[in-house]
Amino acid sequence: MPYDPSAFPPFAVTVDLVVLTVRRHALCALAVRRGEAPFQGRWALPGGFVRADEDLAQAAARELAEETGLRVHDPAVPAQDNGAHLEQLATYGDPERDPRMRVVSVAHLALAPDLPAPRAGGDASNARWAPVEELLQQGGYGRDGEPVAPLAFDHAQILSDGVERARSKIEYSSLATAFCPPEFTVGELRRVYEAVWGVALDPRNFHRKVTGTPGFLVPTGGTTTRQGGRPAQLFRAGGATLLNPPMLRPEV
Amino acid sequence: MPYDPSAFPPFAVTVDLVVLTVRRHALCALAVRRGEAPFQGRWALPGGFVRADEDLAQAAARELAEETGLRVHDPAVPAQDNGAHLEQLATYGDPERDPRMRVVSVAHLALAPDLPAPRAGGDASNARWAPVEELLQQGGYGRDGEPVAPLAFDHAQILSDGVERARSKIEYSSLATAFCPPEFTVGELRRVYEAVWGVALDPRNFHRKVTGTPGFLVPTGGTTTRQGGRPAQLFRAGGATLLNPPMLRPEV
DNA sequence: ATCATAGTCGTCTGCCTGACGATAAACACT
DNA sequence: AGTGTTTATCGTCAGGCAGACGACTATGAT
Repeated sequence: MPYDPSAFPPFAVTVDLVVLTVRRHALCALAVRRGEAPFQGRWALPGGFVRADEDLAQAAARELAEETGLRVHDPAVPAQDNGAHLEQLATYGDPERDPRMRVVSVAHLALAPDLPAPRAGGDASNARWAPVEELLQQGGYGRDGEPVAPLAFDHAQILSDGVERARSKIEYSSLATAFCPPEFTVGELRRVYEAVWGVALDPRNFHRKVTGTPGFLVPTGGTTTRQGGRPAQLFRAGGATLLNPPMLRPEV
Repeated sequence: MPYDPSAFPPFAVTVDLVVLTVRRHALCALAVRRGEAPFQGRWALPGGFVRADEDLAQAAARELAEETGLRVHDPAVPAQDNGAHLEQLATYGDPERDPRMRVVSVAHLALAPDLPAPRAGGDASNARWAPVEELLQQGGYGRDGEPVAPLAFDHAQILSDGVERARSKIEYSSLATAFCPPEFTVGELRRVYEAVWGVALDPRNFHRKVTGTPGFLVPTGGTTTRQGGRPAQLFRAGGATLLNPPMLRPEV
């Protein structure tokens, strides 16, 4: 039986990106300003159409590179921290989510260290890192006193889902190291957890926990004082991806 | 600026279902036999096209009802166990995954108690519950001595991802109760964990754990001897959805 | 009556965590 | 040079939880 094109409705398929990083003690996401209708001028998550010959992960990696210049970390080279972490998040397909047409968006979650300045086609004013709480608050006013407009489309929901994924995933995996530069201290890693979870952690217990989990951290031998205070040992991410037992997010 | 249809390639969007249940001490998945090319005669996961006016979750619920008669559990009626658990799993969009055309499939995971006989359009021979290990083994021979053909398309990957999701999710949520009838005993719940994880659990420690977790189980007052031995208390699923601390899957 | 089966309650020990004291090693002052 | 501040790191102690396992209970089967 030949294939019948009238048997199904055509869809547009896009990838949207929740790109998270930690800047100045706050969990931040990459937002781009929309240049066209609908939601013209509003902030949105970066994304774009999946091309005809492209896998979903490829499309997400391409969009990530276009927006940030980040390459995706290659799991085949675990010792070498050569880029960001990227994983599929969820898919959003409400018939009304885009007023123009039927669009199904496969959202991806990317975690990156705080290095690159955003660039949306070279125009810095159209892309920025913003604290997720600022992007997610409905109404009210931002840090600069300007009124805050909600994110375009259903992107507030997508961002919220991505943040929740990141929050829960650093509990039982070593993913928090994806927010760190290739070499980092225990204190820097702790500040990642504190920023993502929005809590304060006991430095002594945290130190005991992460240095005591086999395969989580590998000492490089070096030390640094870039955080001030007593010099701290430098570590790389170890081979372990699953933490057992997990880091427990404090209650309340 | 008007919308330009030539700006993106058209996709077909489908939902595929990983429907899991526990039968005879084994984790089983629903499989349907393909009636047409490609992969004619091979076993596949149930699924179908998303309709033009339908949300992804609606499409999955519709397919689930068509294949099994199961209704989806409505979270608005938590006390009433009125159907199966359904959640989005992941999306698969390799350009080569369907030889006919570009198809993006949004896989969903459904967990159901062991009640309904499968029905694929009323034809029982074209649908069956099969142990997941049997569906996932490559080559070799099944329990009945027949050669085992791999699942159609990338459905082995989808099934494998769904099983892994279920295995990890019953650790930290009360989802295992979705495999049980509305009223069940601690022993029946333990056999669910044992079947899904493929391990043996200590009945005494399991009993202490599940009865000691607030909100997990609610005693109904009744007892049953349907499993033989001393009568066991009957429970319903409590309101708690997240288990803290989680059930720990034994190592090894 | 005896046995087999399942369920339920306890005990003990070791591990992990949270709370927190104490010390160490840098820098910024004065 | 000394003093204070900051951050890192080590130790101690008590409570909670999990794994191992003994003991007892209440059914049906033989």
